[in-house]
Amino acid sequence: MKFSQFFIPTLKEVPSEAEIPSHSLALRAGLIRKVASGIYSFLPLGFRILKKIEEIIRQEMNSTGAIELFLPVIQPSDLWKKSGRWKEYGPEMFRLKDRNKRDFCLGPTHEELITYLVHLDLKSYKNLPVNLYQIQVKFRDEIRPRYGLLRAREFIMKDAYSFCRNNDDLEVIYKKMYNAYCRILERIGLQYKVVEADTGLIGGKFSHEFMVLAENGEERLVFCPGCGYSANYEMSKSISESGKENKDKKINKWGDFTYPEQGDRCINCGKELKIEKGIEIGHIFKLGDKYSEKLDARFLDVDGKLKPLVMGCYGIGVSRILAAAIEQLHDDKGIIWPPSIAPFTVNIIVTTEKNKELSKASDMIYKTLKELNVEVLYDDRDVSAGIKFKDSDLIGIPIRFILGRKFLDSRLIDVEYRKDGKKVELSVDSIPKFIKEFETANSLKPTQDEQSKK
RNA sequence: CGGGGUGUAGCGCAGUUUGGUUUAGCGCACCUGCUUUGGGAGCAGGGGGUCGGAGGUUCAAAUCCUCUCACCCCGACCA
Repeated sequence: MKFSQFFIPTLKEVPSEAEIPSHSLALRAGLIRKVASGIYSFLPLGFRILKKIEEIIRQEMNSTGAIELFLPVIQPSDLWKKSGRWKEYGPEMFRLKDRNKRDFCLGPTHEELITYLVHLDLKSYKNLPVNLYQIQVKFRDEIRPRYGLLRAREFIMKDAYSFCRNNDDLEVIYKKMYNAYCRILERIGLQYKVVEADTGLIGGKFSHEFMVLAENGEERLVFCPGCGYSANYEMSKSISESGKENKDKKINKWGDFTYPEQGDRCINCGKELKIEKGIEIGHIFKLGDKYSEKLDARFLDVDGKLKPLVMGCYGIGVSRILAAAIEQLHDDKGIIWPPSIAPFTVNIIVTTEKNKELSKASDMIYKTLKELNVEVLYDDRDVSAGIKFKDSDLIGIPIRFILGRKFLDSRLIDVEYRKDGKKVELSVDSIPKFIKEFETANSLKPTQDEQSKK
């Protein structure tokens, strides 16, 4: 892609509305633009990143045997009334009426809809288990949208819903999804922790949250370096300095433990607990029969009895991962995309457009890279080199090929890594070898598809 | 919803206290020309705002008053 033919409106100054790096950099790098509070457009560069994240998620979902489908955003109120959440959700739900004054909502989540769908056609244990997922836009009228994409009112989410005969089967799928979520975050290249968490409005017995560690995260999490215990701050258990379990401080709603403080010890092994901040990007639940009972989703089991489907649900925030990645991977110059989700792999910078020999050579190198299936952003703009360097830092493409005086003198390309600023010299002939090595070093291959194993 | 804050050109801001020489200004960005091009270039010329909106006070309002809208931050809340 030629920069001059793409649309990357970068900003030199920090927009006044942005408080944290992920928000400010997403705006400055030309990934997003705000339309209203908590509502954003994705510009071409941001959209490319979203697609990268989606693809990794899709591959890992498919590899667990989950099947992709697509549900509507607009959902009739009847289903929500049956589940009781038409009331429960309150003003956080965007509601609307059709021309016949019938109530609808813009889906904040899809448990009701998928359960309805499944109840129509899944009648026998022979069809179970099944795990269905979609990558969809969600609408939640947050009390206070903030931090750009981190808490938006319209956002993109992958949500999966599993249906099983019993808890044993649910346990199997739950574990698969747990592992797939870990794999997704590892492939993207983010530091994260999995914690036990409250189930909130979704319901169910217990759940795990996937937290990307970041200073500006809204969530606090507690973990033990000793035994590996980890939990959302709200759910965490600890022993205070006195050696007794905290009883007299602020008690949370279960009443059997309290919020830990710095210096408190792990309830399991006694080591000192650590408290960190994170961004919740995924949450998986064992729902049991909460929705299948209410929405009458039953199947005939092998014993001839009608039983409610045992459900699980699994959500991961696609647009939130984009923001969380920036939050975790940036410096004072801009974003540092991990190669897995970078919008482009190589950024060619030609220091001047006026030198014919140089632009001829860079055209040729651009072509070479494209033939090697490398995603290239070729900065062919007729602007000063400084602008190209600054934009390149800001946008955060992993590798930079610099073509300037040195190339004219010695036919060597200066290759610079965005991550650490390290430079190497490269001859045109060795480009294929260089690319191959880079790709090998940076690729975490998709987990093999369960379907193709059979 | 409670508390705090901000709305002046695409972005960042000054001007508002004390109404009037400001035909509303500056930097960046944008357009034209020439010179430049290895870290946000230089010179010259140029385009763009009616000051969030409505109403009011006044000879006169970006500036004072009333109402209203939007956005941001803290809190409660939240996957």
